[in-house]
Amino acid sequence: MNKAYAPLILEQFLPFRLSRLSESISLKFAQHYKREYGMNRPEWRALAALGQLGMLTSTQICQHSNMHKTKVSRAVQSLSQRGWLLRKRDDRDRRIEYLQLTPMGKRRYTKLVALAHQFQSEIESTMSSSELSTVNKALRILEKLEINGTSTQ
Amino acid sequence: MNKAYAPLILEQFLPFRLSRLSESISLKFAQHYKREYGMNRPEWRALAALGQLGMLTSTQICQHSNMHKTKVSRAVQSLSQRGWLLRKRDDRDRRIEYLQLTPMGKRRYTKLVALAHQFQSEIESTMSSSELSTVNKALRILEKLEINGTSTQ
DNA sequence: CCGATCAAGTTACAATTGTAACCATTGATT
DNA sequence: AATCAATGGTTACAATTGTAACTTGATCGG
Repeated sequence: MNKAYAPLILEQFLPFRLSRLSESISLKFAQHYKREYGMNRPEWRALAALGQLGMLTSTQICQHSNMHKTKVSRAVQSLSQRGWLLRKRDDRDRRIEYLQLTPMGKRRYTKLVALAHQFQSEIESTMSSSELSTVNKALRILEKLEINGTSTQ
Repeated sequence: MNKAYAPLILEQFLPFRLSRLSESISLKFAQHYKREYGMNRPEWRALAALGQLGMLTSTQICQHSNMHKTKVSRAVQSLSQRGWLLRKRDDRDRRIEYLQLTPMGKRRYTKLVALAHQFQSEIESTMSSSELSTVNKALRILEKLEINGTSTQ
């Protein structure tokens, strides 16, 4: 087979490798909360951010999870309709809305956290501890890239 | 702030880290071929797979790049309409279609490959060689996970 | 105080995507 | 041969998403 051009080896191309990995892993995890709670990815992410960090604005959720603001807006709307979060206007700056989980939201969150921990340990149990530390080191390196955070999505 | 539940630390949760990384890097790279060639992600991926591997069926592209078959179907259709690939039926099994880049398709591919190499070396230039090797080692570890390939998307 | 400008968040609309149903073809079974 | 299940690939339709425009409110310079 004659190829008169230098090919790109996809298996060595970072965006390709990352998105292939991310898609299969995220999809796998999504099956859990999709089936059991009827949630989608933006909803789960917003819930997770609020559960971990307590009280946030939509913009802060955007920045933290690197999601487009319309995604966040819709996720927040949906979580609020389910009664899982409360919105509270800032009195000083009435454009800003603080978001916080309700007790019901916290209960859902707790259940999903259990799922997440289980999922993570299933994955980690297939790695040796040195492999695990390599993976963590690599992720930290990649997360330092200036690319991250530059995008408004 | 009283949180009466054990939180999940998103910054340590693999699906979260991977998708945040993947989305920002892929988006960054996508800007190039989107602006210059009006291509979307599935189109670029199909082109890249064909450019590298020569002649493939749609199903093979699905497996290789972990994309849903409808995505691939549409990407192939679009590439074919631009005259960048040719479809050829298998005579033995007339369900199967072999796909192959045309000379014009190969020219586009070559240009995009140059972009890709440049993109990759920009990223790699910000890492030391030991960091780079850590990243590659980690990606190989993650790619061995049995999760990959289990999904039909 | 008034207009200009900018930020937070929403929404309308178009494009992209996933699910499920569908053809067309093949292979296996009877 | 006739039927049935399985496979490669497409398509209709609904859900999800991104872009751009918008609303509301704050700020800043005159």
